[in-house]
Amino acid sequence: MEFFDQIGKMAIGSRLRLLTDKITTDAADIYKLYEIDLQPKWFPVFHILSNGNFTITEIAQQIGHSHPSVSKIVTEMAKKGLIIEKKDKQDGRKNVVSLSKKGKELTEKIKDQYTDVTNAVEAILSSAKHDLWKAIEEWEFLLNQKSLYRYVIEQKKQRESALVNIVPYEPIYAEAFKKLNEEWISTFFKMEEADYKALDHPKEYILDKGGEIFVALYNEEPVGVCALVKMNDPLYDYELAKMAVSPKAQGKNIGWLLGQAIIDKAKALGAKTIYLESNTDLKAAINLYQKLGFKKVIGRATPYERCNIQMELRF
Amino acid sequence: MEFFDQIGKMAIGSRLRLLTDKITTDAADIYKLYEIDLQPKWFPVFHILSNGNFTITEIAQQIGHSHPSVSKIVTEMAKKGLIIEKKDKQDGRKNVVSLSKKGKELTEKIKDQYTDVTNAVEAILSSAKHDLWKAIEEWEFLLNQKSLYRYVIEQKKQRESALVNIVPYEPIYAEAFKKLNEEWISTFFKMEEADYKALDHPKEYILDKGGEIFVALYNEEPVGVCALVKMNDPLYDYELAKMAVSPKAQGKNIGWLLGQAIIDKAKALGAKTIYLESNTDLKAAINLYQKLGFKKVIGRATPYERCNIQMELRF
DNA sequence: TCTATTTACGTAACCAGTTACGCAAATGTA
DNA sequence: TACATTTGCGTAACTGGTTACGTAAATAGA
Repeated sequence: MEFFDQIGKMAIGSRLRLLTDKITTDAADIYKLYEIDLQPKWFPVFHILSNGNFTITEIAQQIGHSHPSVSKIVTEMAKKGLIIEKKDKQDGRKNVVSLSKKGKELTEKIKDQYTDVTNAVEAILSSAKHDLWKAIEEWEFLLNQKSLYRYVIEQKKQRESALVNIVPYEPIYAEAFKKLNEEWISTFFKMEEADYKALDHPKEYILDKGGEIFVALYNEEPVGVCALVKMNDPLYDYELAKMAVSPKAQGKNIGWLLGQAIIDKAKALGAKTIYLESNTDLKAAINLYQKLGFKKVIGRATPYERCNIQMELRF
Repeated sequence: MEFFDQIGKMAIGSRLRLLTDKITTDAADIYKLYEIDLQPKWFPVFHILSNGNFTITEIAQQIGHSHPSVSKIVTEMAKKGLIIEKKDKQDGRKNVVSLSKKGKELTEKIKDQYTDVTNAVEAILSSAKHDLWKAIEEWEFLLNQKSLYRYVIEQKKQRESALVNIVPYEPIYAEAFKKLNEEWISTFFKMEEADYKALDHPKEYILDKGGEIFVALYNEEPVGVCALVKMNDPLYDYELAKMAVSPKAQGKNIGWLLGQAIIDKAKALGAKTIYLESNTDLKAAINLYQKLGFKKVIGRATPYERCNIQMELRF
């Protein structure tokens, strides 16, 4: 199909559907050719039952269909007299299905068709350079590990994080620095005395004391901030604080980029340790800190009411 | 899927359907992720229209769907205000479809999604050893050249022709020799004087004169016959005659096997030429003779009324 | 032991495609 | 020029699957 070369990989679903349809319409004719009174869609169920008796749900699970699909197929096959349904004696909910005498006879009759079709498919497979059968198998495996959706999200994140620019603080970002922090603090907790000090006077309380602030720009717009605050403490050199990312810019890896920038800066300043305070309600944040390498510690005094977890990073 | 390893290649249609479903259900979520108000199934149509204006049938042809499918999709998209339908001025039957302003805006908005999904699919493709995309392409090509149905028929023929046994004539086949020939002669034409002679007395009229008769057995049952008759003619050594195959045994390659046996025998007898007479109404027979290498000739006298074509094989 | 939860499975409605059919416009032909 | 054929396309019904939902039986928990 020339169309698919042009439209590209995004339409792989459509392309697969077309190929599937082409194959399955032929299937009906093939069954007719062998005068086998079996609908192609019955075949998976039929094949399972030729190995023993199973309940509806067991069959569904084995062939990878939903149970209503199997239920329908079973009713159809029963009407043709190919299978027998029987309630389970121990468990009255279960419908145990087995091949009837007529059904068992079909297993013999279908053998020729089975070998011919198998050989035909093998013939096509072997005349192709790329093995469709194995390729399908691999895709099933890969998509089972991680869905296409996840793959796409990863690509999205990667592309978007390339559009993010981490820049040092400048006075024009003063408002953003305050607003972004106020936003999350007041949704989860309430603003405290210490917050106002740092957010209203970042120069005096952070920068002039030998700290640093980074701003994440997305399309030139400030969407995230994070501060590195110098500490007067024998145990820790700096504190990571005032990390905030706009909810509109979530999923763009911005927290990680900011954190990484802060860590790099701390290293450049000769730091050996970074400390931070947070709250376990902020699961995404804790998660991010762990990814950045922070580990939980206990016991330090803090001016913040909302702090119920403390972490450190040593390098 | 373990199931498919066990059920084998015959269920390739089912397996493809399952994979297709898995991919297309994810597709819906992906569109949601980008907040694109487009149904995945619309995408092929949308993509075609981003390259210009086309009629329903043109779109259907390009994307490989039926026209009612496109018709439905177009109505749905028009309801969403994405496209505009307009009757063709020259040809009142045609419905020319084009993207609306809103639709054109979407082409911009969808670009990010397009690249992300394409990259995601590429990522999966490249992490697999067998290239699904190229494998699909090959199958499309191969099935376009020859349908799966044809492939299966070939396998069937091949398997069945292995069950056919070509044996020399013996008196127990006398009845079959007559009946099989009578069968086709009297359905297409009427029995002639010369027919009765040869069919009632094969020994005297064929074998004793240095000819040969072969019988095709299928499951020990005679289902085809063919004679090699010695000719008293400076131009030809032998005549291929009285070829008959039971309609019940059609499609098993029996004609070809009998013809080949006759030709081999003629060669073994030192013949350089074989002649035959037939009728152009018997298209399958003429076709077979051509496949065996016979070429049309003209001008020889014949005792048969039904003969309107004469052929020869020289080696 | 009584009640809440889970499980098995049938029915109904939906979905994305198809084929069948019919109508109207265009085209070909006597 | 009239009539038959072909073409474009919309509608309806079908197909092989799905999800949603309800009911009854089995199991778990207080």
